[in-house]
Formats: sequence, C-alpha cells, structure tokens
Amino acid sequence: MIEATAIDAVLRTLADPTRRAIFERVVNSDEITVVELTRGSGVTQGAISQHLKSLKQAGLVAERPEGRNVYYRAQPEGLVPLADWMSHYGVFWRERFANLKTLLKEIDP
Amino acid sequence: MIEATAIDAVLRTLADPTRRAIFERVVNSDEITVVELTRGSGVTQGAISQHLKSLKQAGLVAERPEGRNVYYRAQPEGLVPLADWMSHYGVFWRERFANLKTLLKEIDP
DNA sequence: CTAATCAATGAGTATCTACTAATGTATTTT
DNA sequence: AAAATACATTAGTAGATACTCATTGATTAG
Repeated sequence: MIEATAIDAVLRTLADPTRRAIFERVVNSDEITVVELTRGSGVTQGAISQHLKSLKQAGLVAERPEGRNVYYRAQPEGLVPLADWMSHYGVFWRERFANLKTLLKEIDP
Repeated sequence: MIEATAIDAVLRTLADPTRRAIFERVVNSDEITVVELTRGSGVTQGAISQHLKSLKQAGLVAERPEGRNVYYRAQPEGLVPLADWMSHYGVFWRERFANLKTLLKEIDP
C-alpha cells in the first residue's frame, strides 16, 4: 500500500497555489534565496518562509544556509509519493510515463 | 504553460484525505453508488454527496443516474492535468536526478 | 396510496489555514 | 559598534472548508 502520510503531505502541500508557485520557482532555479522568492510573489517574506517550511516538511525542498542567506533547492525525491500514487490511480499517467521511459532510453540507452 | 485552473482544481480536490479515499474507491470499482460509498466511510451520506460534487467538478468522476440510484465511475481524463504537471517535472528529474532509472523501476516495474 | 429508500442540497458550526504585522536572531556591512 | 540585511517565528485574524443535521425531490416497494 502507498504510504498514506507521505502522499497526504505532498498533495496538501501542493494544493495551495501560492505554495505551488514557490515550489515551481525553486524547481526552475538551481538554488534560490528567500528574498528572491519573496520578490514578485505578492506575499510577505514571512509567508514565504512559512510555505518553505511546509515544502521542506513534505520533502519537496532542501535548504543550504550560507551566511545570512538560506539557499533553497528542489528535492526531486519528494515527488516520488505522488508519482507512486499516480502509477496506481492514473491510467493516463502510465502512458505518459512510458513515453518518458522511452525518451530516457533514447537519451541514455 | 499548464492550465493553472485545472491543476489547481485537481490538486485541491485530491488534497482532502476523505475525498481522495472516495476517489480511490470509485477508481477500484467499475461503478459504485452513494450508499455503497457511504458504508464504512466514517462520514454521512450528505458529506459523500458533497465530496462527489467536488470530484465531478474537478473532472475526476462521472455519474450515471439509474432509477433512484446514481452510479459513479472514475474519469481518467481528469488526472491529465496532474500527469502533465508531473511530466513537466519529469524533465527536471532527467536533468537533476541521477538515479531516475532506478526510480522509474520502483514506480512502474 | 403510503411508506421506505436513494441522493442532493441548505443551514449552521467548528476547525483549518493562509495571510499580515511585529518581533527575534543571526550575519554582514559601514 | 551601530545599522542594515536575511530569515524564522509568533500572535492574531479573516476566510475557506469539511462536517452534521435536517429537509427535499425523486423513485421504488408493500
């Protein structure tokens, strides 16, 4: 059976649009600080920190403190519970997954 | 870009554990009625109907009224926005996650 | 026809949550 | 050392939401 707590945390975390947008920005960056994430986010720095805490607890991001900055990066393993859930309950995901597999083989046979 | 409203609806709908459990039961059944879903759910029939309404609006289930019963079935297309969102980050995996192939085997052996 | 069953809906409520504002704690700059 | 910057955290709040209970509409059974 799928670990209920993990998929629960991931889905609940990604359900909020603001938090998901933060995650996407982290993913699209190699590393990114809180101030950068705050800029253009529409919410305060405090809110960003709170969302990052949720994302970290869900295993979706990791942090690297350096001086007074904290650099955040995406933690791909955090999406595994969702991928796992999809593989059980998403027929279409299976098809796309197969495509991704094929793509991977072409790139690295 | 992925349609923001669709992924938002799907994720918000699946984020609730009770509603997700209902969806999973619908997926695992060919067709299932509201009374059946209510049995052993821990919530009232009214709550079940409300959750089914959300699932329907998110495009995750479809209904087939027959007499005084309403049969619900899963609508796999409803998961497409989530699959798209995931496959978008599948690219990210390819770029950053070295052991993706191992991961793939774990998910879909 | 009347009673029972299935499902949807509305009102009311308690809980959850996303936010701001303010403050605290380091660290860096001047 | 003082000021400024980066981030986390807390308290408080407004809005969302998941639930129950009660009711309604529709269909089937007796």
